Amino acid sequence: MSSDSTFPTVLRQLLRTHQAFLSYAARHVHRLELTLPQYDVIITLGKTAGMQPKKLGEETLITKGTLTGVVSRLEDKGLVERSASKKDGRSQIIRLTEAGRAVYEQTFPEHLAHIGRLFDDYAPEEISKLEADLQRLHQAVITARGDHIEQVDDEF
Amino acid sequence: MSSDSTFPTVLRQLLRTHQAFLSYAARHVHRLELTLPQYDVIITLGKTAGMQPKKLGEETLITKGTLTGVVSRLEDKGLVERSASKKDGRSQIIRLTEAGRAVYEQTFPEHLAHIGRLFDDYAPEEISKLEADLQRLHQAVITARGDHIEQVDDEF
DNA sequence: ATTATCGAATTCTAATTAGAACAATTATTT
DNA sequence: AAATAATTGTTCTAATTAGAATTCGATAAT
Repeated sequence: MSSDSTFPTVLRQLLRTHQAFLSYAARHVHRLELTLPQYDVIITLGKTAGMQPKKLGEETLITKGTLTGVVSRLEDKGLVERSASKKDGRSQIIRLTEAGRAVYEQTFPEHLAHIGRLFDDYAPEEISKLEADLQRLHQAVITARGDHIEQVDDEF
Repeated sequence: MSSDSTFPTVLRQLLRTHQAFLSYAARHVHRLELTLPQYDVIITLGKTAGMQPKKLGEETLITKGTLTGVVSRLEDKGLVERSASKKDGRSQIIRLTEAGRAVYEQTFPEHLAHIGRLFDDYAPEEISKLEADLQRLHQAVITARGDHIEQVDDEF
């Protein structure tokens, strides 16, 4: 291991930053009587004409078991609708309803501005750099996880 | 706003990296029949002779309502114990039991090594730099949140 | 001293979460 | 074509999560 004992703190900082950001965003979204995952689904669908749950889960980082419930609750609110796919009998297409699209269009610009406020003091290159750095760590996790799967489980 | 439209992607990357890391760590911890928050409590207590729930929550980033349940489940497993504080009648002290300390001592070094594997390709300065960058973003969120609290809620 | 305010922890609720098991459908193999 | 395997989405469970309300003890103000 080429790193010293500083890595626990960077990870703790990752959690802290993640948590702070979520609560910052959630507080804003709660005014719409929506949860953050629900709003995430809406803005993800807002850019498209609908998509399958599988893709929607990949975009929003919501696992499939969870997504079913999130979408159902949005359906109850009349913001989203499910319809069967014609090509694949297993699949569905999830779309915004009229009301859902109205929410999207009326709130997304302001939401974006709200989030963007976090980066008021950032230069564009700084943002890209941070993203690249996070991507590097992400890749390291993927790699380590991959190695780990094949391994014999004699750890601990 | 001095940033262009790249900031949504850096935030998505933050979530992705966070999620990947948690699942990487959780998979390892699950072998102990413990959840990640439970193990986090154990290693946090392991460094000390016990602490109040309030401080424990601050260290682990677990909110107090959640912490009560996490600690109770660890108590059921016999890994942790609560005792009333003598100084403050409202307070409690949470400690590892013998069994809890055994788990800590027998698993923490390997856990640390497991996590450390993520940073095999990092130079120490790179780790510190990443931490500083995350801290900067964290600070930006805190600042923005602070401003926001005082504000009239006419957004959206 | 009494009241009022503050602080610590628990309880409660609705929602999310991951993970496993499942049913239904499609794709692949033989 | 028939059997097998893989994929899609739902359902189920235990745990976590944030947030609000509550209880009880401590502190401050009058």
